[in-house]
Amino acid sequence: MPHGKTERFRPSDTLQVREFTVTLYARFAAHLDSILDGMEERGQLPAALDRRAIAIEPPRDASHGDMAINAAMVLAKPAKTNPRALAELLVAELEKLDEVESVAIAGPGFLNLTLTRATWEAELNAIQAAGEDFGRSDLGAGLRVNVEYVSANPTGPMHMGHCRGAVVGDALATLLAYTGHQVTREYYVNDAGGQVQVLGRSAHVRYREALGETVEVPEGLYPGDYLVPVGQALAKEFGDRYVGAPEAEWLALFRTRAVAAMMDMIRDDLALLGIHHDLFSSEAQLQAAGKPEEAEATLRARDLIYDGVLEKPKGQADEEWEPVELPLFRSTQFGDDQDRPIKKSDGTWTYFGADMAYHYQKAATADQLIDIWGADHAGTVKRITAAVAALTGGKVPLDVKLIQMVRLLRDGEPVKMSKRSGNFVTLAEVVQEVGKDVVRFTMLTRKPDAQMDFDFAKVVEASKDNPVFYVQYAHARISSLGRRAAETFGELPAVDLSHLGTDEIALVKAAANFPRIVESAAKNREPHRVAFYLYDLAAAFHAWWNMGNDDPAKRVIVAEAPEVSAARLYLGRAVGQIIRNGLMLMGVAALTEMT
RNA sequence: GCGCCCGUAGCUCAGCUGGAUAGAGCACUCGCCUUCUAAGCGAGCGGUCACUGGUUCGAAUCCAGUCGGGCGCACCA
Repeated sequence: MPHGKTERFRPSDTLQVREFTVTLYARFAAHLDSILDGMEERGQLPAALDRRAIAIEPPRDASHGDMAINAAMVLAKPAKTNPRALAELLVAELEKLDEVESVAIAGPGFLNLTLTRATWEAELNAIQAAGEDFGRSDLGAGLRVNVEYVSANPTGPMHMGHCRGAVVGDALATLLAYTGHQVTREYYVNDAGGQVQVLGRSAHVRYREALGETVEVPEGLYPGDYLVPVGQALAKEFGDRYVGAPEAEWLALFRTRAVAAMMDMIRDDLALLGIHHDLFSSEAQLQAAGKPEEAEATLRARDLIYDGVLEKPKGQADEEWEPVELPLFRSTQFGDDQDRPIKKSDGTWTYFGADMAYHYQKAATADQLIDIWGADHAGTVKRITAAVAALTGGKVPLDVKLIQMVRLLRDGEPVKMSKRSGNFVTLAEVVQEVGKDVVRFTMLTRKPDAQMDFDFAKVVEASKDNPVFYVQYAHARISSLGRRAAETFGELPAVDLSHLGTDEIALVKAAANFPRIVESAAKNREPHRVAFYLYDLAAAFHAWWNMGNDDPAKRVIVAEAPEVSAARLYLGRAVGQIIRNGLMLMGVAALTEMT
């Protein structure tokens, strides 16, 4: 396998065999395991203790050293000893490790390790050697993960309500690919329900308009002028053939054409955000292929679907309520409020009935399913997770990630949106106004289950208040260092890391934490953690940089000291590499200069 | 009424699935700009982690309940 030239990172590219840098923390986990094994053999510990609660992590307070281990506290009770005694035994073993400078017992029984300087210098070299693969891992072990996100109804352009889920889903997919999962990015096209019928009728109105009629879009149809070109295309293709024709003659055709046009538009909108799905699955095709019937048969065989009558909804005055017998899924067995119909009384599938089959289909080629949904669909999570569990025998877990609402603000005032009037803020408008990178980064600066404000003024502000700018600025500064070093020195001397001081080593430690962040973000499926980490790393870098303001000898480029400059530049570039890697996971470009 | 999410500094939010003295930005106070990009920097002030119980060596984190806010409660999608 050719080494040397780094190959370009592609989000969905995970199958190649790669060599991964074994991370510092993974090494110590292995060290600790063998130490504990040895203690078991010598009878210092009972055999087969549960080690899962043992954590090796950086201490919150740097004065506690580089690494904290809670093993003595976790194991003391099952080992029927006290944390202190166990800690003493562990200290003796840990001190034998080459990478360990010293070990202290602190607090209720923490083992605080201080690592040797050589260890941190090696970490810095590891970052440089691994480049864009520093942080990449085989955590997922090739597990096939299907991430379904966006899946906006094909009835109009993308609006800002779709944006957050799109970005979070995309970043999550990238993150999973980077951590060794085999990822499929999927979009479910809801082209079979009543809404696309309405779309077809709306297109017919625009079709008549294109043929010269003066039309008014009737109440209940889609008024947006994005259907005008669709009508024009239909007019050009079919002439006036369907003007006075009964709906049955043209509706299916117009619906199909309109959906295709809407999907083209949506794909373009998504491309503006750098989002490209691997697979678009059609609900209509799913139904035509008889998939819902298959799913129904499977569930009926397990007595999870029965024909029954739903109870009258409580607390609502509804004279229209009539008891009807429908095929119902026993979602109450899984904690849902009521059993859910999979078909309507007219015999067509409910959304849930088709969606259940759709997930069944996805599960056939995946080990895990992830859905990114808006929080307004929270009420339907139980029924679908229950159905997937039943259909797959629990073998393919479904994780539904709910994304909370985004409130758009302009000058501190909420921007009003109304889908019905067609008056909504489109994704394309926002991307055009503030830029792809700002939109993506901002959407990832809040955990998904918290609501969020998106203020047009604040997100483009060039100041420290704005994390997008702050992180980009750090990267741009690092890029400018390279240019300036070339101007100042031409050729730099070989890098000698002994020129780095404790401030610099502290920065190495911050940068070396990146793989842990990536791993935890992937495990928890929370890409926002990368954004917060990058902000912290950028802050550490800026602080280092600013030391040069007070003391010129602490600047990165010191004209009189090329050896020192070379070492500091090497460190700066490593930090830049980490920022690039993190931004790449977020789908955000790393700027080489601020404009 | 029921379900899900949220409640952490005056404000906006983190808190790495149970760890040590709960963190960052803004705001406020004090001190710093003839710059390797001050598009800021350093220091300080500021908390009953909504409340009450429980679980254990140890809780902002897990469990139960209460209060407050958001979203949802069709055979819709």
